[in-house]
Amino acid sequence: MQATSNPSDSVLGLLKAGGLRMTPQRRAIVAEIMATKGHISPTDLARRVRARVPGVNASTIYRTLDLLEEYGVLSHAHLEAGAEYHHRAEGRHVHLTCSNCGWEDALSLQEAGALQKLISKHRAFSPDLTHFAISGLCGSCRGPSR
Amino acid sequence: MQATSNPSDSVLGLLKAGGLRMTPQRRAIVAEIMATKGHISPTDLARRVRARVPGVNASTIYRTLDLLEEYGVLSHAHLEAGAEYHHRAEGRHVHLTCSNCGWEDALSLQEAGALQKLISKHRAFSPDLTHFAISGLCGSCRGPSR
DNA sequence: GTATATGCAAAGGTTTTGCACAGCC
DNA sequence: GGCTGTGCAAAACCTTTGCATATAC
Repeated sequence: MQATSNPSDSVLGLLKAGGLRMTPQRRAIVAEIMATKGHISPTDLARRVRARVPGVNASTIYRTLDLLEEYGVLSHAHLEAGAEYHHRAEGRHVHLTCSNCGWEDALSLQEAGALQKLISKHRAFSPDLTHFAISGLCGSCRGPSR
Repeated sequence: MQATSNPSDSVLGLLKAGGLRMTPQRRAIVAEIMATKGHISPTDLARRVRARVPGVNASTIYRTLDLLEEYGVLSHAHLEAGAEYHHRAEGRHVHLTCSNCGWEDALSLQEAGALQKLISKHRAFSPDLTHFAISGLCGSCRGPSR
């Protein structure tokens, strides 16, 4: 019944290999992050981590998020509501967000490939379309006539 | 020597036509905005307006920015540093920003046309590429080898 | 005179920082 | 035992809001 390898282990190992220490807070934060799919807002994360380990301070959350970004586990992106973190592996997609109703969707990087090519063709610039969302109007908000 | 028509006039006229009142603060804010090209951050704007009319409160700045956005004079976009306003007419471009060195450039909407088409073809979604910047690596930061 | 705009002060929210102590290794 | 990580408290920002007063019309 023992979990021989849960999703947190590889990340914890990575941190350990970097000479970092394993504290209960860090374990709890990593565990909560690994259990989360999609967007991770620092505030929400803090709330959920405290459900596991009461008393974890917000500054610890922020410091750990920075750390995990340095170690390549997380990335952050900018959405209408502000900054948001996501698993680097999972986050390889382009956020689409409707400015009218808040509807959200995503393009896979594969789907976005043509976009990237178009931009890099135009300028000496390699776009990372995952970093900022793309705002716009979704099908419903654009109007039923079309 | 009298300015028969300075750039502020049309905007002030627009506000007046909307039944709004012309206060010295509003004049100063509009004048400063019309004299600004490119990005307008609320904080910077406040500083510059106070140089013209001392004592203008930050809340007045924010209220006026909202107003000008409602009237279609300004739009806001999201860059790495946070929210930023720009002239709606002038701002019809896609911000490119280098995540490494901060270099900034822009694509005209004409140049971005193909991007928009590509996205709307993929989904029932009309993108507004001006609203969020596009992050990436500029030519220099991408490496001299290519 | 009246409705609107402003200033002021406070609050709200997120994120950062300095410092002393706790605790991992 | 030494150094790192955490909590705490405070501060730094940015932005919003309620209310009384000032003022444009």
